Amino acid sequence: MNDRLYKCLSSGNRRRILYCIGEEAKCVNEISDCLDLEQSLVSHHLKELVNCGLIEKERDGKKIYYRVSESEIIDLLEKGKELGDKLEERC
Amino acid sequence: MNDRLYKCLSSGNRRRILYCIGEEAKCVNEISDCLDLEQSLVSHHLKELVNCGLIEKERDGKKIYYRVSESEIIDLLEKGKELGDKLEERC
DNA sequence: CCATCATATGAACGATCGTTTATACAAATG
DNA sequence: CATTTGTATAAACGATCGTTCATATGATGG
Repeated sequence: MNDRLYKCLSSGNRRRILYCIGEEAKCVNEISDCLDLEQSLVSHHLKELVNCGLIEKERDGKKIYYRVSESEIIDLLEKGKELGDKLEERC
Repeated sequence: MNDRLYKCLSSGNRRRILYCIGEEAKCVNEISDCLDLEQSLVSHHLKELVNCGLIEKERDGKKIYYRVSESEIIDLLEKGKELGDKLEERC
């Protein structure tokens, strides 16, 4: 029941990556600089995000650019953020 | 960054529980019958869902009834389902 | 072709997760 | 009060996860 999607979104760093490339495509080094994560870690997460269909890759010379594949993905993250914030107010 | 919410939603059985009590409050045994899960397993998951604020409990005699705490929760699950289905069509 | 830049991959690790089993607790009923 | 019904908890386990480190691959420019 949509297990792959939820599993993929359950990692905070993967969600950060999605936000990071949500507005414009970025290459691996840009992402790892932007988020201060090791290149190999970013690559691992990108691979999983591609496998889920959440992002797409496109090569341009030496660099490979990644972009979010559907706008609904960021929408869902926003919904999740709203709900998460609302639920945490209750404490 | 909303880690608790996403972690909580990353379990398929927890999502099944949310759907199960999404329309009407149910007690533990009803949930475990409904989903064919062991009572202790359901209790464990209910505890985590409560800790996240996703559900609320109310005792009535021997039984304890659980309900989803915000309607946005089911909305989010629906959004997730739509997106998950859309992403899986791509294979 | 060789060096370099950009990215991917594989192995390994501790940490966390979901589940099961057994047992404890709480409320009600006789 | 003893029993039963309903639920919670604790310990234990294998499985999966996120991360790191080392190394490999791919493309480009000299």
